[in-house]
Amino acid sequence: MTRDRLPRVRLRDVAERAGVSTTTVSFVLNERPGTGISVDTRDRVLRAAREMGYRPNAAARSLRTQVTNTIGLISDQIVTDNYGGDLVRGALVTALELDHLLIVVESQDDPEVERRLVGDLLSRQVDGIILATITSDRIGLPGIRHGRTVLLNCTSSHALPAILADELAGGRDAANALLRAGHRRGIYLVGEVAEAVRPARERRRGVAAALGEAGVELEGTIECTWWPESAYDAVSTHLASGEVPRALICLNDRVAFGAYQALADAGLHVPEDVSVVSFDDSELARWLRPQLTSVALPYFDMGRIAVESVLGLSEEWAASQQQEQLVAMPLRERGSIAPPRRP
Amino acid sequence: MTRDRLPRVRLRDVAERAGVSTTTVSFVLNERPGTGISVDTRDRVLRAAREMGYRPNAAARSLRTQVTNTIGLISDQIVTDNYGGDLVRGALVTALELDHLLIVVESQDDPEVERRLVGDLLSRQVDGIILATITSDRIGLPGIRHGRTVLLNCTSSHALPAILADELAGGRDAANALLRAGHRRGIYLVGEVAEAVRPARERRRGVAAALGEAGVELEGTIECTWWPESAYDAVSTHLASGEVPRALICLNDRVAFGAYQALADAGLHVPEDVSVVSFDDSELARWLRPQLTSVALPYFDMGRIAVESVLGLSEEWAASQQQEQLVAMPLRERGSIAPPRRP
DNA sequence: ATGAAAGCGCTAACAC
DNA sequence: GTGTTAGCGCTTTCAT
Repeated sequence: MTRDRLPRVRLRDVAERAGVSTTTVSFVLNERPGTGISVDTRDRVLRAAREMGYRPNAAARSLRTQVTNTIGLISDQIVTDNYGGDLVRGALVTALELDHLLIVVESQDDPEVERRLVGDLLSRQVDGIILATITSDRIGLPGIRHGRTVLLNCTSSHALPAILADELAGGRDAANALLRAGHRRGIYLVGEVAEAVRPARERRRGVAAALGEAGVELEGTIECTWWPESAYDAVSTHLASGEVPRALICLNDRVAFGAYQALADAGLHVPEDVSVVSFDDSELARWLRPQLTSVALPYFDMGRIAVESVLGLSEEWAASQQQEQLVAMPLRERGSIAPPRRP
Repeated sequence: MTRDRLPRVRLRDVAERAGVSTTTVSFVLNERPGTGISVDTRDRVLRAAREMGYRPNAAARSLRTQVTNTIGLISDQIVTDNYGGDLVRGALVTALELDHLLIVVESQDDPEVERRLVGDLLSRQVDGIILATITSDRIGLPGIRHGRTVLLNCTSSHALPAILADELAGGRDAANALLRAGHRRGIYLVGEVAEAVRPARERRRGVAAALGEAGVELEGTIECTWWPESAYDAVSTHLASGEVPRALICLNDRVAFGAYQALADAGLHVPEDVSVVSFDDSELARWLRPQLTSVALPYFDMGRIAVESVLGLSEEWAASQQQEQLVAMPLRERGSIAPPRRP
């Protein structure tokens, strides 16, 4: 830390140095079309600005133009989460491309904090607000009153556009990957079964749909939470019962991790003995041995789309008004699926 | 998306409604001391403001006061990284507590982008800038010219305060954990050995120091990158040579993950056959079986301290001027260390 | 105990 | 082609 702010160079200073009016400087610097500024004047202004290290004062400009080139991203706890960071990163990168800055805030799931943060953002006249959650479900809205608001990874009763992963199609893809390899029997689902959790619900529905269409039935469900330890326990218990599955559809990579551990402890090999497919495509998927085939959560894209939407630039904009926009979950095929063993 | 910004309620509107001047409203709303506003007037103003849903315009206020209550966090790619998110989260939370908002930007390691971003932040008159990197090393600075700048997780040739993890002490703690368990022989270091990477360098130095003081020598170093696959290959190769280590000091959790896999493949058990200690304390540490003892990267705290520092509120502020501030790395003891087998 | 008025730095009618 | 000027919404000095 040194001293504080240096004396700022103002537009007027540049004007004086260049020997022109502030209007001229403003026109030149903003590259305003239709103003017949002479090349000579233009150059003088540009040079003066450069030499003096001029930097427009955003507050003054915003006050005048009512535009801040800033968008607010408020989340419950997204930055915390592992791949949740990608949501932010997609938004960050896109905002930058579109010449906007992102104010990121986290409510930590506290409605009181959320109210205050939204207020702060509104005070700052952000050009738009992105409301994101990691839980991917949401009812109440914190009394948002900003014309340009989009929901990211969540929905609400209010008629606001929402960007969501196409978990249903993702579920189908996961099941189809198994079917393509020839699996028909001994397929188990592993993970959280709560109906209230959108990703779990939709993924399961997608799996069931794809399997159903192929005339195949799930052999059963191995219930556990979203975490490795829980999955390890559940799968271990299941294996102890003597039933050996042919394929596991894990509701996320962490669950798959736990499943791998349980399988290994039981002397079972992936994918020779048991095929595994999963969701999220987190870093874990590439770290496991064999590497895990996983249906990727398109968080980066979703962040990108949210920014495009909130700035009203999305191509599908008109169509997506007050609608859910589903983003595809690409299947990343790796080494955890093989044809089933001959019985 | 609905319509755009609603018509804003201005200070003047509140004043009219309350039948007072704008001065009075300003005084009341800012709770300015020493102005003898009558209780009655005060109440009228407060009520008017509430009823009208008044929200101060931050741009106007900043223009006047030269204070934005905003701090800029610019990183190379920190949000991307797994636990890097904690750095941001610590900053976010702390900024909030201190009534500031955080503008987060990422340069993606592009100096050109970085220059522009710093410019944007300066334009916005941020009250301070935090410059963070994930690589934890840095030479050049992007021509920052803001009085209040701190470096987060990196250093530079410029005389700026820097917040860093105390990797040296962390290294000692890792080694000591092994020594405490009774290990003296067969201790290997696993990981990146490049001298240029601060965390690797300091961790190794710390390990060497602690070991040296106990009269113990490292049995050898198993070189690999920071990733599981590389670690798996390196450790597997080493094991194939016939030498069985008693303890592994892995330079981070991902390396430990790879080591676990290699050990398991060789039929070796952690911690009975081989003890393992690691660095970072990422989520992985709790997911592995047995859970991994790891020296935690105090990213959350570092983010917090950076904000406190940049706002000049840190207690150690005066002392830390232009200095490196080292943040302790707590050892998280779990189940991967046991006394060495009898020979 | 309260109000009038100046001005923060910028943009954009409108005038010349 | 370029300059004058009036605000944007707020804080704050100085009057009353």
